[in-house]
Amino acid sequence: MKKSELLKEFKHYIKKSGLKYTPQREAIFRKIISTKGHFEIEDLIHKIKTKNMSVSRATVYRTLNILKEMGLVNEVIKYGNKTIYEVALKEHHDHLICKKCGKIIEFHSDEIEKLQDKICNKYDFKPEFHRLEIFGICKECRQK
Amino acid sequence: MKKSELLKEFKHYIKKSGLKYTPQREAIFRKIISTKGHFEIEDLIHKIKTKNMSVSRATVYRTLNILKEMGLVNEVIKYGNKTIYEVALKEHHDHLICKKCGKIIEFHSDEIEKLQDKICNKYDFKPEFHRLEIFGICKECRQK
DNA sequence: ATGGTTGCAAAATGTTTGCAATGGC
DNA sequence: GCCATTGCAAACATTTTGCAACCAT
Repeated sequence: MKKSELLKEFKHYIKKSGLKYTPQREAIFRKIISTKGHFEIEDLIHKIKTKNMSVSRATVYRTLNILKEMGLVNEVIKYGNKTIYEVALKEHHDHLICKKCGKIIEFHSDEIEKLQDKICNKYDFKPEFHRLEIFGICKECRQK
Repeated sequence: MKKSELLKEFKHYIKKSGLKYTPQREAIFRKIISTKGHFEIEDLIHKIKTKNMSVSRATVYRTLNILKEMGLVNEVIKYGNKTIYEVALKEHHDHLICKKCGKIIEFHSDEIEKLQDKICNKYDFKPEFHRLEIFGICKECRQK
C-alpha cells in the first residue's frame, strides 16, 4: 500500500471515530509509516522534530495508544523495560531477537500459526493477538 | 523436585557464584517456589512480609535479577507495563492470556517447539529463550 | 576483618494525567 | 463557538543505584 493511501486510510479512521485530524497526528503517523521496520517511542519522539513541527511526548504517547486501539500499530517485542513497535501493515510475522547486537529477524510460519489455532480451539479460547519472541545470539555475533 | 531439594540447589548456586546465602535471599526464594504458578514482583514483596521477616523492595529486585541470570526464574508474560514471572522448574510451556479476566492458561506443543528450532536453524540463530503469548478472550468470559 | 549485602531514599525510566490554552470542525 | 486536543509539568509506576550500616564467611 502506498504512503498516500495509508494516510488517507488513517484520516478516515480518525474521522470515523469522531476524532480530529490534527497536524500532530499526521506527523506521527507519517513518521511511523516511513519507518521501514520497528521503532521505539523515544526514537520516534526525537525523529519527529523538524524545523516547523514538534510534537510533545504526551501527544506521541496518546496518539500511539489510539493507533494501538485501531490495530494499526502493534507492540511486537518486549525486552527488559523496552517496547518495540511495528506498523501492522505487512503480513503477520514473528521475531528472532539477538541479545548481543539487538538485531531483529522477522519470520513467518504458517505451520506455527495453524498449531496455535489448534491449541486455541482445544481450550475454547478466542485469540486476538499473539507474539512469539525468540531471544538468542545471531550468526554474526557468534562468529566473533 | 521437592522444596527442600530446590532450596539446597539454590544455596549451592549462590555459593558457587561466590555470593552470600542470606536470610533475605532464602525468604524470597522460598516464597517464589511456594507460589504454584505465576507471580508479579509487587505481590511477592507484600507476601514476603511476616512477623519476623521483611525484605526491602530493592533486595527483592536485586535477588530476582540474580535468579533470572541463574535461569531459575523467567519473565513469561509482558502485558502493558506489567511483567509476570514464573519459576523455571516445570517443563517449558507457553501461555494463553485472557484480556478480560487475566486468566492464564499454560500449554505445551512439541510441534511448535520443533518448528521454532527449524526456523532458528534456517537463520543460523542460536536460541536461548523464547516466549509465545497468545492474548484473547477465554471461554468463560465469552459466555457472559 | 573484609567485602558482599541490606535498607533507605534518591534517581532514573517509561508512561499517564490534570489543566489551561489552543485550534479543528 | 464548542469541545477535543495539545503542551507542559506534575504525578505515577516500575526498576535501579549510591551510600552508610550490617553481617555472612
